[in-house]
Amino acid sequence: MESKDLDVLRTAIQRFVSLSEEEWTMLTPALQYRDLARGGDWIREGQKELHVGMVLEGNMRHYYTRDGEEKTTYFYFENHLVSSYFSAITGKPSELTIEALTDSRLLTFPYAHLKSLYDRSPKWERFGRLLAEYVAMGLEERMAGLLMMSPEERYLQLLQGNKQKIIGRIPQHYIANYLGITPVSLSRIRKRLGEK
Amino acid sequence: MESKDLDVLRTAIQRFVSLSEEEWTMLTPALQYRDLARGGDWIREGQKELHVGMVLEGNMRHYYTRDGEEKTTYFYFENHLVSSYFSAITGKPSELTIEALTDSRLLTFPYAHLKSLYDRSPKWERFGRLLAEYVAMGLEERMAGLLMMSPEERYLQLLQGNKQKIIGRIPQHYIANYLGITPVSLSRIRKRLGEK
DNA sequence: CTTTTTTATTATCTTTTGTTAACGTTTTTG
DNA sequence: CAAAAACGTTAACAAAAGATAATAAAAAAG
Repeated sequence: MESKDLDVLRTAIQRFVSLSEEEWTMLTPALQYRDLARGGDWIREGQKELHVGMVLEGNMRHYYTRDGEEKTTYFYFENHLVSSYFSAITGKPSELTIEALTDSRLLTFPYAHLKSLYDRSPKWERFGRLLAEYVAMGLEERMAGLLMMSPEERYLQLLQGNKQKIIGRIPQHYIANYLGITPVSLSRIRKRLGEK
Repeated sequence: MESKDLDVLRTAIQRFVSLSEEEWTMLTPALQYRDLARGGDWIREGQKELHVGMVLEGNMRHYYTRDGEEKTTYFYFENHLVSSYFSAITGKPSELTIEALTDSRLLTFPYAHLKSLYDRSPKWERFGRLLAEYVAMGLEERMAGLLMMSPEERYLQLLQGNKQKIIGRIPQHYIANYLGITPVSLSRIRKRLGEK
């Protein structure tokens, strides 16, 4: 296991709490690499034994399946944590599938291991709280946007904000899903905005 | 302070963690009642010193203000916790206003006090994690619904699910906001569904 | 009880989105 | 490199939603 990869994960975690060597060592034995080819699934709908991962290379999408249609609702890029978080929390089978959009490499650990750290270490429990709060804030912002802005406004926000990498690197029909509209409609919005 | 009211709050908290007398006593000195007349604001946009509350009687809505328009995105009923949660977490001024829809009575405590409990007690820290996870799951479900369902489907879901009290007790134009549409459009949906 | 205020419906018109299908282009894959 | 798959745009039409205004009913306030 390369120390550079470990550093990336540790840095990501330390955005929430600083870890002593001892605390960090509570996690490392559980780590493992996972390579995925483009199009490969990391987590499948219905799956129960869930992991948390950090994307080292590549990018991924997560989607729900409804009436046979895939609805992409989130993207993951390098240096971000990825997981079917809510299934892991509740212990229920995953309702979503997480797929690699490009060849990807992940550093992963079982969610059950993280949960055991919550019991064994106050610092890790605090990490769990701060992570959940972070996730919740992101969702609140997203939801408020869906309720208060038009699809066109949401697209414009995507063009500006801290989410430009989505525009550059993700196929447009997935972005349409993410915005809550159809690919055809997004194409029309783009035309309307004159960005041929 | 009536012990019945204290029990209600304690029960709500103990849906997440069980508390010893000692742990419970860490919170009680910070509690205070707050009475609100119909139409009164509990938390105002821009406010910084934030509290968490439990609704003892009445119901409330929270809304964002955008282009001079109020956009209601959530409702609170008896026995539920209410707060401008994300402002409390980040320490930033509240972006939303929380208003009493009927005469209401709350049992409240400063968020800063809860935060101090996170430092002083692992049990309270765990409560904080589980609360954040609970909030996040609710938001994920809501967001997925907004992305994957039509307004009509969302309204039908409201009629069935565990959210009927919203239908019965909240004015329709606020519900329209909650669904992400205009009041006029909701009225049309109802007509279409034949429920005059 | 009367007057406001709030709330819900309806109508009209405009704008936007969904649906389906066709087409050309780009990218992948064997 | 050739065939297949994936992707983005456009068109045509139907369905739904937004905006605005008028009206009526219900609820709250004095």
